[in-house]
Amino acid sequence: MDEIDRTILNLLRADGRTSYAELARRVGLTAPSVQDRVVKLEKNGVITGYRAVIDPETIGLGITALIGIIPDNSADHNEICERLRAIPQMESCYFLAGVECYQLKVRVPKMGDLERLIHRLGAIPGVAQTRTTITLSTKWEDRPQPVPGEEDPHGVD
Amino acid sequence: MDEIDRTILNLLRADGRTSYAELARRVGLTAPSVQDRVVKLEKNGVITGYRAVIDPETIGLGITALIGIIPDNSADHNEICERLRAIPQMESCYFLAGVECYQLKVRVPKMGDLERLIHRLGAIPGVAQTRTTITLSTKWEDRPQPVPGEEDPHGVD
DNA sequence: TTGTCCGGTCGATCTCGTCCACTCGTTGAG
DNA sequence: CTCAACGAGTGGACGAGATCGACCGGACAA
Repeated sequence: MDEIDRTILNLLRADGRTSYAELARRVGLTAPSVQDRVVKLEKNGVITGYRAVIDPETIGLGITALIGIIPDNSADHNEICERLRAIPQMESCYFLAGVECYQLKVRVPKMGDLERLIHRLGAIPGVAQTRTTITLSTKWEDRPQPVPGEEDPHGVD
Repeated sequence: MDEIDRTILNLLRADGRTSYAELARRVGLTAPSVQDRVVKLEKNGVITGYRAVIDPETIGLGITALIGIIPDNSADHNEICERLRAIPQMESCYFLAGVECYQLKVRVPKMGDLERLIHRLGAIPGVAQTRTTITLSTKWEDRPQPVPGEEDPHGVD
């Protein structure tokens, strides 16, 4: 993981379809070397995939909401987690330090879908309460911040 | 935006580097036709980009936090927004219906960075209060849900 | 019918991806 | 010091993919 790897990562985060040839030109290597580095980054779990980014509104997912889950004492977190995962509208799920021990980001086409979703969440065993906040607008989302360099010279690796 | 377009979108969301030739095989068209459709989807703002997905921990961004912003009465939202956008660690920013009118997702290498970030947020004019929640773990994130079909036959377009 | 548009196919050409053999420094053991 | 082993990069070759222009056929309206 050197400066060249970080440059490659930044380029691929900005445009995931950049060709190896183009990456090679940018970092001053040849295509096979760059491919070699990219394959290693994938094998090492640094790059976990490539995705097309789609504007949710254009595909009919106009409503985004954030939902906090407050568990009760009997909560089995493995089960809650699996039940949440089984709902395709759950785009993100964070386990938090706090009273609301999960936060979910969901997208649905219509308010009715959101209402059904909230009822479904309430029916999960171990879920005491949910708290839903509608997003009025998404200012930005998943903006890739530059890969930080080795700021700690004491051998963090 | 027909069934073929939706299939292409689903394939590109699962793997953003899928070649046109491969997409063509999957949807039963030729590569030029598929390319034509993809270009149109990009032009129409459906596909807004392509990104490599990177495991934040492997690049030294081990700490993820959610921060709510509570504004005061004098808040100039355009300015707040721009000040927030200028901070590279702010990966997402939602404008919410509620007391906390923004929610931010931030990633930093160390707790000290988070502390500095929170102080910096508190110094933004119009920000009355911040509320930070540390994520203990990310169960999943930005999972692409299937592109919904035309479930409403009354002309939603 | 005829012209036109839209979406798709086909074929040619150029670029890209990928494999392999080779080179060049570096490292560590004898 | 010498030499072998190793990792990283280069260059060439070949097959696959991207891309462009020309052509085809169905839908539609005049």
